[in-house]
Amino acid sequence: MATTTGRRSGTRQRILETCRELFNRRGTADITTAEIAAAVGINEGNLYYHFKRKEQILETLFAAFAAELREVAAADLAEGEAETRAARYFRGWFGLMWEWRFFYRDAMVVRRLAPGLQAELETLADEGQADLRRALRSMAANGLIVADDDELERMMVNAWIVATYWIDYLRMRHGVGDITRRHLDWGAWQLMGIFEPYLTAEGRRLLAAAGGVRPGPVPEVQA
Amino acid sequence: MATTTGRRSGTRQRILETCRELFNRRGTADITTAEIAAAVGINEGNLYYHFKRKEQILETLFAAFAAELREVAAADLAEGEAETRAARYFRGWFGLMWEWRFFYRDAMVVRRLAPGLQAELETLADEGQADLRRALRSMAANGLIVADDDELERMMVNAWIVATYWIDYLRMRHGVGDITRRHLDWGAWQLMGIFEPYLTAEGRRLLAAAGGVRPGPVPEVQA
DNA sequence: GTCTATAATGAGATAGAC
DNA sequence: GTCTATCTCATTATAGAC
Repeated sequence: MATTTGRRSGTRQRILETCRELFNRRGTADITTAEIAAAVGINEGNLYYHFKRKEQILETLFAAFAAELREVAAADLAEGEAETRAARYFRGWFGLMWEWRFFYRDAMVVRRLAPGLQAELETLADEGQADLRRALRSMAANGLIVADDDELERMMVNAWIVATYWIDYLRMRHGVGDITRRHLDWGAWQLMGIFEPYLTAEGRRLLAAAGGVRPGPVPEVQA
Repeated sequence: MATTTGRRSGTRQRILETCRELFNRRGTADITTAEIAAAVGINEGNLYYHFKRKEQILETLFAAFAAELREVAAADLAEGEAETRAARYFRGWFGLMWEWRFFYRDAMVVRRLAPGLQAELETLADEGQADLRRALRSMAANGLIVADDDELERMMVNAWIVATYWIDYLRMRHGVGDITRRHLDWGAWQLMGIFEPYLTAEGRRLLAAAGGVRPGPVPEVQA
């Protein structure tokens, strides 16, 4: 309520939001404090009032990212019919990955700029893989998919890789700057390619009914 | 033969080799000219005698990388039995990707440090995807795999992503610093997971006979 | 070809007035 | 909270002697 809460600086939030956009658009290594200040419309000195070190900006951004990611995972577990979960889950996941893509793409740079984040980054990835593993095992237990444990694990790893690097792939190979719903659907379709051959008739039916993965092969989607 | 050929500076080669190692190990953005000179065991001034700009080092390294990559692709097409090609191809590919992993991992940084490389990077990726597409189509034509064009294309994209980011995946998720043959076999096994469900009995037999992909599920391979 | 300077830049960060 | 002014420092790059 009062200014003392420290939460409502306004400027502080604008700095964070501006940084997220700048990092995403131009790369984490490329953005200087001068540029941040200019983009926010404040002075560099003021920037350092809000964040004593540049590193702190990254750390604060990461905390927000992690919270959002866990929210998506939790929401998936909490609500909805089993058959629509996968589609919603992938969409939510991809959406976040796009909003915070600099964390994926500039991992090496982030590591250098904020070494303290390393441990948390690993924890988050662990959780993501565990979520995926759980989802696949649950599908197998419910007769939607037929595969032994080794195959499930291999699928999980392949799916995690494709999902994690999908955004970077779009940018690198197709020059995609502005992602659309279509790009995310395309990613979901790619992911499905990994699971589909193992689906039972029942699994196939349920996924089709969910309507989550119907874009079919996506043609040359440029930009 | 004489010193005039410009090819045999010795120091020049040592600079390039040292840079490749430093970039791989510590990240392209992290390495300064001072550090390069120190690692090579020469003075910074001398470094600038051999490469007028730091950017030139990257460009020279990239030319070597591209040449090696094309050599692997060409060798695959030229020689050997069809059934052993896939395994050899993936090994050669992964091996190179490891030796030049900084080009994959620090793509964003490389782009900034040597903008002139962008076009060539894209060409190389185009060629890689085309190679993979051709290989899959040939397998389909020879009755080793059963899939329609859309499925083949989806497989190609998934395989390209897994292959391209495999090295980075090992480092990120498993802290792998020194890659072993086992890590590369593991990657080949992951790739096979994408194709395997589509193989015919004949295709399965040939791949097994090639002995290329037999590590089975790889357990916790650490470091 | 290799060295010892040294310049030139540009980044992160601070002090202190308003 | 915000600004102006300034500092410190690392990094790329050059000049010129050996």
